Amino acid sequence: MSEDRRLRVLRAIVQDYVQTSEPVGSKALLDRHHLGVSAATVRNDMAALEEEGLIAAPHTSAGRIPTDAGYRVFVDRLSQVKPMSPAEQRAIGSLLEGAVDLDDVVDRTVRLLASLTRQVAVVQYPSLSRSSVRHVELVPIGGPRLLVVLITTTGRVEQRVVDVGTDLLTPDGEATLATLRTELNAATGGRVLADASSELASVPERLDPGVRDVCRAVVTALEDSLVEEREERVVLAGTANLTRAGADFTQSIGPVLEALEEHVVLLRLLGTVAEQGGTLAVRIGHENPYAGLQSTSMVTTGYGAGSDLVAGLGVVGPTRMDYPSTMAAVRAVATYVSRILAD
Amino acid sequence: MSEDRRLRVLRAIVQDYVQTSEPVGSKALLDRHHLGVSAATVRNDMAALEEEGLIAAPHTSAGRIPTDAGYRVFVDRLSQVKPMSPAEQRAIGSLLEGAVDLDDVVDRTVRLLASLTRQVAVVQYPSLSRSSVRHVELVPIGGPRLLVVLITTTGRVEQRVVDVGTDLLTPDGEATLATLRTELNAATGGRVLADASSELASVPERLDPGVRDVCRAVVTALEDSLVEEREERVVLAGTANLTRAGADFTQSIGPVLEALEEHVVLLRLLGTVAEQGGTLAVRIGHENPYAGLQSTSMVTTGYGAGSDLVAGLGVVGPTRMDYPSTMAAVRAVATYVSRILAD
DNA sequence: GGTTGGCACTCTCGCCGTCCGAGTGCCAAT
DNA sequence: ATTGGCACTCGGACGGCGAGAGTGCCAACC
Repeated sequence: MSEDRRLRVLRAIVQDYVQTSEPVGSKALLDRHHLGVSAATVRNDMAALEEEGLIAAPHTSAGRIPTDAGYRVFVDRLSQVKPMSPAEQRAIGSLLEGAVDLDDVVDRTVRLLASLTRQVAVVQYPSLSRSSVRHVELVPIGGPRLLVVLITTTGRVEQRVVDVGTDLLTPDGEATLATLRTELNAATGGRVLADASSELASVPERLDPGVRDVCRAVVTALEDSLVEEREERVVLAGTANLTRAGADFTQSIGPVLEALEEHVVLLRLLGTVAEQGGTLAVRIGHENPYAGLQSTSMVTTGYGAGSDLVAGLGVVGPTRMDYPSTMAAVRAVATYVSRILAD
Repeated sequence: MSEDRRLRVLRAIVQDYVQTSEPVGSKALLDRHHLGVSAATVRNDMAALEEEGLIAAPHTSAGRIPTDAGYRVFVDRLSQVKPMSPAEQRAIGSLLEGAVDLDDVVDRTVRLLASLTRQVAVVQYPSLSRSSVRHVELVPIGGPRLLVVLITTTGRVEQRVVDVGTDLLTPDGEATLATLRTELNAATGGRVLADASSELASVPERLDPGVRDVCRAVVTALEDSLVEEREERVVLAGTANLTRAGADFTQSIGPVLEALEEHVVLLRLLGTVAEQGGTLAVRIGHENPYAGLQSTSMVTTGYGAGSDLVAGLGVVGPTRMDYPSTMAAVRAVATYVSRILAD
């Protein structure tokens, strides 16, 4: 009983099951794959695969379906990411080219990914803490309040209202603001905000005492924006695809939808992949630490301008998914988004 | 057979059905409401109501359920919006107070509305075309490209990259930009962008020929931002509540989820209400023009700082929903968001 | 030893007839 | 107009049955 053939059988089972979503029996396998052996032999192999925990039978007289471990072996050893056709590549590229701003890029990306994979797509906004500062702007808005606007090279624009104690809608105030603008932009421009934190802290010290407090408030606001939960954002599309899954999802799609609404969870899952260095990550069924998503698989990867990863994206689907195609789509979309962002 | 009692019967049917989600028969009605008449009388009334098309029987020997028309009568004539308890009001207020920026306000609002109503909440971002301009900022970003940032009094920040033909990252360029900033802000500041369009158009004419082209590009970008589809945005929460509905939704939740992903559709539905002048709008079942949502009801209203409506919000749920409570929640949330935005 | 055909066995699923109960519609009486 | 009574209808649950798919095992074969 060759190890090699056993794995071929596993691959055939995964492929058939993904396509038909019905347990596959020894006979059905022979019809669709010419393995060159008889049904009895396949049965023996299947028994062995079941022994190893790679496949399982829902009940005695049904075919087998892959287990999470079975899919894992399939993904790691039995499949290769299937490249996208040039036509698809062009379609991706041209769709994303048309975006007018970052929101639009993210929106188009997530919809594109959902429609390519016919699954739920998840796209994270470029992380503030990993983006460089393009510009800091200060806009006085009635009374002692100041609007601080932070623009990053990835196109994100964050705003925060700070109370600076004094009314700046005056000629004097305007002069103060001009100084502050220059100083703050000099301290942060072109750098990752986190790296600029010591320069940023020294800015107030260099200024006139009268202005110092205002400046401190602004600096605090900038630093806060990195810490807050809202620093990271994530966008979904294609949730309707969950309903197409048919007899999938052990119970129903309820828990999955709930988990997807927990953006914090999604961010953590996308985040870990970004740290892994840009390769595709596949999380299958129970490999997922979050209960609500344990009947699903995630395929994720990082993206970003150049080699710096600034965020993650991916899809969530049934464990019974077409991994090669999905992985190809995720990778291709990440590549193109990165290219657009680099622009 | 008094008209009055018949309506009381209808009300009782709606209330029971909303609570139990099972067809209600004449006997069950008597147990739960003391109508002071016998089952036979109720049956007669029910027959009459069915004749009028306000209720229907799923099959011969089952109880009755309200039709869309029945709910309509219930909402218009038989129910009153039930006020929220002071404790709830405080909870709403304090949750929304904590928001740090517009994104945060919208995010909190939509989640709050979803959890209050246990339905799908929909919140529109303040419409650009109905907000006043707080500030226009111009940031040169390498090469001939200029980032135009538009900040509105409702807190929205829109950005657009325009190609102005000449490199502005020079001392000369900076002077040009300073002039432009002053002119543009003078022309638009504090006004609704749409109203400022003639002033805006005249700005380039007043300037030096050299600067005129740059200015025209910027003005065009500003005006474009009003037209584009992205001008309006909408955010969802609580889609998982669709699964809780149980035996609802004629077929399944698939079409509903699909319709909810069509933000354009949602915007149109929210938009029409905003024009109606601030009262609550209820759209029941087939009253809804979009096929995917015809098994649902929507309760929507407008909100905005002061008396100007700048956007809409609401919920989408099964036609079998608790209208009085839902309407109360939608109205209360709209009130509080408006208050926060006025700040 | 691995492979194969044969065979008995096991379960699920769909089908069908039966039964039960909820709920109705109608009618005659008040 | 309201009421109690009564026959009737229909959907859903229950249970038995048969078909079919698929298995595991075994003895034979290369």
